[in-house]
Amino acid sequence: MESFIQYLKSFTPLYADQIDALTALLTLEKLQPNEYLLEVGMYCNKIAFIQQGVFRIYFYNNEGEEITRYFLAENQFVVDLNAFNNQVVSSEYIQSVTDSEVVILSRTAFDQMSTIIPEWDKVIKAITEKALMEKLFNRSNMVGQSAKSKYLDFLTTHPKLANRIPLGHLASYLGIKQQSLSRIRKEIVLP
Amino acid sequence: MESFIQYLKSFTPLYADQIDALTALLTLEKLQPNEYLLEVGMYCNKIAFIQQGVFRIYFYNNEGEEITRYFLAENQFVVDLNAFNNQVVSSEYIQSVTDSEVVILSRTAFDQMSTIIPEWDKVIKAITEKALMEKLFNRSNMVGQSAKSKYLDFLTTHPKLANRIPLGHLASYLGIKQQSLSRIRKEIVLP
DNA sequence: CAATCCATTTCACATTTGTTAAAAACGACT
DNA sequence: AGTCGTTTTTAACAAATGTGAAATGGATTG
Repeated sequence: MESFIQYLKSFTPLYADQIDALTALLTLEKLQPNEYLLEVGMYCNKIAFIQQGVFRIYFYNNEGEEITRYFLAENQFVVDLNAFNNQVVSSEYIQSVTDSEVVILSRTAFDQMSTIIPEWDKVIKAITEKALMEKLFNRSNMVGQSAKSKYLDFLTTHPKLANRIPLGHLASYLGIKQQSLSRIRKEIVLP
Repeated sequence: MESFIQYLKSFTPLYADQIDALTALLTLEKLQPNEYLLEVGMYCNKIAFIQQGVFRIYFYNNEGEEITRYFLAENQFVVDLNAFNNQVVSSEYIQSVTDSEVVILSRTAFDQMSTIIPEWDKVIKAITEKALMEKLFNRSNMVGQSAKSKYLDFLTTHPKLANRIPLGHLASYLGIKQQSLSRIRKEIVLP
């Protein structure tokens, strides 16, 4: 719970009794590699905050290929926002890539957050918009880029992530074949 | 002003006095093709709602190429959200592609909206999140797609837009060269 | 009408990426 | 160490896209 509290403190001060209330309200969950936080067709009634680990969000396209939409790691929320907000079934998988530990905010807990933290609505709005805008920015910058620049961009944008995820997943996120990514890595190391 | 009012009514009912207050608060602006609503380096102190016309948001990448980030048309808000929210200078151009007409919400008008429309904060949050998620979804679906599928997707996602914008802008949005787009269009029409 | 400007198309060739298949490397487990 | 299963690399060839330059087309203007 500690790193979630720290994260919240970067947005708004928290007193001891608020922290106690949060600790009572929220739960911890540990996942092993390849376990799912959410699967296609399920309703999404919780938001998770990643204290430890890496997650990937993916789905299957028309050709049956796994497409990784993005990765999320420590100090980020993970949720199917559309499924959670509109109470429709999820259209994507949320899978733990590594051993991981998350703080779970059930829907009822989420709705109670503003009673504990008065500025909760503002905080969550800022976090949501910032996260969406960053993802949109990253994605839109990738369109039309060469495989090599997409890979290099990923390395600079997520320097600690590349060696925590299988290459196949990364290739799928970059929109290239794993063989191409392998070829590119070879080119980059040597010269 | 009429179509903006109609748009708002799809979110929340509006009485005549509210509509009068809105009409007094907001202003209309007309732009010719290639005129700018916002330029790189400017502060963004207004939000525009497109009643008529098409806009494109673009910037220059490291190689000096124009990259079109997206298009916006009737019944959509257009703004550099980061520049507006965080009061930093804009990093992109917002340009009218066609003759166009927008409703301007100055920052002060925007801040007064919740006094006229009690649910304004909720409405604007829903609109913002939905718009960001749609753009993110579109963009992330484009990564790794072939030029042809990106073009066909665009035609189905924005059926009325393709013939309102120059091909060069569309190619830049799709992340391909104009010559490639031309080649693809030729392939598609014939068989 | 000719002249001009700009958007679009076309073409030949270069480069990048996908495809298919196989080999190599790695890890977990016995 | 040996085996199984998975991930990663390699290679040869095919297909898609970029590049650079030129031709075409349409609209506008003198």
